[in-house]
Amino acid sequence: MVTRKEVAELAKVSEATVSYVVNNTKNVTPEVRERVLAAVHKLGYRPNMIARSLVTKETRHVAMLVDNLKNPYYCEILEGAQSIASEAGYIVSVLSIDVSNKKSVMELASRGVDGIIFAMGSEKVDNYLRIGPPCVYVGENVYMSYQKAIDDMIGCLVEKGHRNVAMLCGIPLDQDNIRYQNFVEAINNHGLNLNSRLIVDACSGGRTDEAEGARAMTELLARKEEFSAVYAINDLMAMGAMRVLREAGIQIPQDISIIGCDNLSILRYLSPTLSTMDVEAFHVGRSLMQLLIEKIKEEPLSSNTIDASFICRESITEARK
Amino acid sequence: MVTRKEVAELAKVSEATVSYVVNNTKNVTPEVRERVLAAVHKLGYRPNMIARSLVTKETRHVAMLVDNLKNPYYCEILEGAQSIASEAGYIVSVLSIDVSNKKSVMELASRGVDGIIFAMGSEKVDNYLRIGPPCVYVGENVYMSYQKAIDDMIGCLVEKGHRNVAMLCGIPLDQDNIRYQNFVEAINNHGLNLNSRLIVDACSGGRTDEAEGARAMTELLARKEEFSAVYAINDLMAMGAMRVLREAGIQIPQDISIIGCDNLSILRYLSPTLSTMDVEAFHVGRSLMQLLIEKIKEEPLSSNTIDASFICRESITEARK
DNA sequence: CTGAAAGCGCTTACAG
DNA sequence: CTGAAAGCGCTTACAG
Repeated sequence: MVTRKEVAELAKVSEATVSYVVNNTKNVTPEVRERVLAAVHKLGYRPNMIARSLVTKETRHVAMLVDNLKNPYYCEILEGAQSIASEAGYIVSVLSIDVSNKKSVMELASRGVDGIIFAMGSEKVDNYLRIGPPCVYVGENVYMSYQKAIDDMIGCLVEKGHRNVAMLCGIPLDQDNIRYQNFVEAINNHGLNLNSRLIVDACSGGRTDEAEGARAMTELLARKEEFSAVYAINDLMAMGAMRVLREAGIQIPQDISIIGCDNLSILRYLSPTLSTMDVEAFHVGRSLMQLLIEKIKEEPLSSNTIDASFICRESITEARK
Repeated sequence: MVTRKEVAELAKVSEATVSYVVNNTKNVTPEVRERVLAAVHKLGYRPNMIARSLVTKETRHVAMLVDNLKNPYYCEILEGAQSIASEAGYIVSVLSIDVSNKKSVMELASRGVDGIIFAMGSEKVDNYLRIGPPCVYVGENVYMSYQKAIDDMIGCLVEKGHRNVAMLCGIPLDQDNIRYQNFVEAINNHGLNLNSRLIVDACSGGRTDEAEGARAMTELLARKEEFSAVYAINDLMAMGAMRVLREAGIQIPQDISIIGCDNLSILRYLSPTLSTMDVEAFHVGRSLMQLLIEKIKEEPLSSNTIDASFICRESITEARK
């Protein structure tokens, strides 16, 4: 790598002056400026960000923590975050992290990341906060509201004659499980009865992937309760659940209607196409990154609520009489 | 952040000694060692990696470049790479990059990444190499062989009575399109005739996503050639193609059998389940990262060939008479 | 407008 | 075994 020193020598100026023109941080006579720029160009000089970081204390490197890299939902969040990040000269690293592994978060701090995006549910975040760099997550300044989407979904089901709607929770009920609360409200709103035996709580690990969807659905079936529709807390779980249903010889949607959440692009290729809720992940990613930059620069914080919207597809049909 | 200086003061040793014990890089009397360790612990000291990097010239930060973050294939590669990386104390950042954007690669160099994994096809890599840090990609030391898988696939199709097999290439034919070559060989091996009108070349952009699959399939249908099976260069393209077929009222697999490549975990949730080739993406990711570390450390390079294997699922059936 | 100098937090010969 | 010192490549008051 060519250093500032070489540029200074070639341009016959001091090293400081090179910094001044490269960073545009001080007035410099046009001629000197030209000389430096020419040297920079000729040598292909690029400032060493490591050295710069050591003094400025900023790396323009942020980390995004997810609990399951394979969930395409996070890819969209990431793309949203990167779209803002790259404009602002930031780079974002995704790390798949087992929740409760404080150590790796500490390591990020020692690497000097300027900030952290917690992309997993806000329920899992608390422990980490306050250590090290600024953090953002959905649930503080950037909010996600599922209320209308869930209400619309229940409304749609009721209209089609469904009375018993199950839920696969994904997130433990003892935590701040807003989607569960919205679900209960919606059930009440539409005059249904809540049957707690149709609510399948999360497993202890707190995963929300296909395997957990399968597990939860298996448990639900074992309970031998009557139900004609299931709402899973995300699409991956819904897909796992669909598979279990299919293997049990239960037809979707004729026997059971099913709804997921996240609107993964993949859903349109399933058969039946899966009903879901659009959560505008890309938008969420953008908002989180935006907020993080504001926190880093200690600017006034913006606030943003994103509304999920219900999407009805083939996986929902009239309930059997 | 607590610095080495504070540790030194607390432990009543020189700053150098702190480094010696933290890095375990020199003999130190047990007592001194204890004192230092105690201070480190008490203060929660972690070496500033930025400062360290400035002198050691290594950041233990590598970048992985992909052409479509949304392809779950890359997520698996990433997970494989990270599994090796984290053992070795490396962190890997994924960047979605528009090929031919040399600038961003240069920026990575100025950020001091120790190496780069090019996860997109090796066809797209050439331009970048030789600039900056060590690079790895499939096609050098880590090889992917599709030969057997493609031959098995054609064998399977022939056995089921297929005579006219189309291919959606994804990668331009003028580039080093090994899968196309393997396809041609397999066609010949099994006594079929190659009909070049059944080969749909990539679009100029060189994308390989659902949209490109849809585009290619639309083009194929427009050619009005007879065919009973289609091989798409990856699963995403196959899914896009499936959709076009379905919308055209063509049944899968009764009218057309279809095969993808990558074995995305999602495929088992499609209906019909999609035949594909397992490319062991996780394994590929591990091998690439392994190789990259060897290059970085200037160790002897390992070499590794990964064989894809054909997976026959519901999307293949007997050809119509 | 320009530059000499201190300092960011480390590593690592070198000397004692 | 221990530490003083140079140096990694930058930024940025400060002085001229």
